[in-house]
Amino acid sequence: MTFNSVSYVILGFLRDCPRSGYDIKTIVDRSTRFFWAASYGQIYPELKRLAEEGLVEPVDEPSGGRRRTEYRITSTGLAALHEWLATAPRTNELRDEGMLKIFFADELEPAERVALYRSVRAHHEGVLERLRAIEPFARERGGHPYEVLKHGLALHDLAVAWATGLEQRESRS
Amino acid sequence: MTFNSVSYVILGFLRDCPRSGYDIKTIVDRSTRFFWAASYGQIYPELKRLAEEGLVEPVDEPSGGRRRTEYRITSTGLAALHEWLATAPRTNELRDEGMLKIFFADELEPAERVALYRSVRAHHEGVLERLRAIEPFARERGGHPYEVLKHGLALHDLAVAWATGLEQRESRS
DNA sequence: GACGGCATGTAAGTCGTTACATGATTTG
DNA sequence: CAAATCATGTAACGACTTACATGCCGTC
Repeated sequence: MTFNSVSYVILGFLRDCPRSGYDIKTIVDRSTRFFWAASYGQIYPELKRLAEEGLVEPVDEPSGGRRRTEYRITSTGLAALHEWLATAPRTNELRDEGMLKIFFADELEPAERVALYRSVRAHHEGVLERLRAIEPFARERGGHPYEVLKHGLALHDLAVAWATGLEQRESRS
Repeated sequence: MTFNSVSYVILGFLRDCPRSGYDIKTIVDRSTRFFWAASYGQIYPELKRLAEEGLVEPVDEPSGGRRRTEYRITSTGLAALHEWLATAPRTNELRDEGMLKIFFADELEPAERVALYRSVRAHHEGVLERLRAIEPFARERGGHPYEVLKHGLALHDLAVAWATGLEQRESRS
């Protein structure tokens, strides 16, 4: 069986407890979403596929009063997760339109440039706000998820500082 | 006409001087590649499309002894580039398998964890090395491309420091 | 004359998002 | 009972990579 980028997020989050596709989407959006997103269009088909391959299995009595399918990770699935975790990461991609626009910003008028810096800063401040809203809960739980969150904060702090610095440089010239 | 992510990189680099698809690919790989990649499979069809729409036009006497098609940006193309530059950026996506693995690293044995930190650090050190190789040329030219490069260096420096810190924390415990 | 780099392109396939469709249950 | 939220899924589309095919030019 071949795995794709969403396989391991699913396995990773099922390691804690059984969850439905909906649960996985929710928890991804509150955690890994900032560096590893996943959509329903990926999650549901992949859950089905992982179940066919025996890496996860549906739980008999799902929690809650609604019709839903919770999956639990199997020992095969746990082994696959572990094997993946123990190999060197490969994907590291950034796609940042703000950096691209700033790259070409020699083309702009000073006022337009300042507006660009501000919109880049505003974007990263928005992300920081959302990350800071999660921070108290992540801190309480600690562990590696919290380390990753702190790194995310540092990354976006750096971007804010960069945009701020460019704006100040502009006003000095 | 609808634009895609590669349209503006092309227009941006044609702003300086006429270039072929091959030239554009080469210059992208040496500059924006770290935050905005583009492949031949995108560049060639898009150049054709931009030419049909009158945003770029083939140059009559391409440089060099080989058969090649150089394109020059038109005034319409320049206007489109400018309009795009003057609107707030939207795309900002990170896809980082290293962060994802570290997120789930509570699952690993200490030795495996250290190996993970090291491979993450090695990745970012590799990028830093490539960026530093470009640095002298970018510094000489200056302007916004150099500002973006410096930010890229800072970003990967931060990632290296993060991985190093995690490793040290591991050895202390 | 072989090899590396220049040069253009396409086909196939993967990846991922968005929008839509559907319907149940809880809460105000 | 209306609205929000829970819950599952698919279809269509767009983005992007990889691999391949082709051939020329310059140089060793």
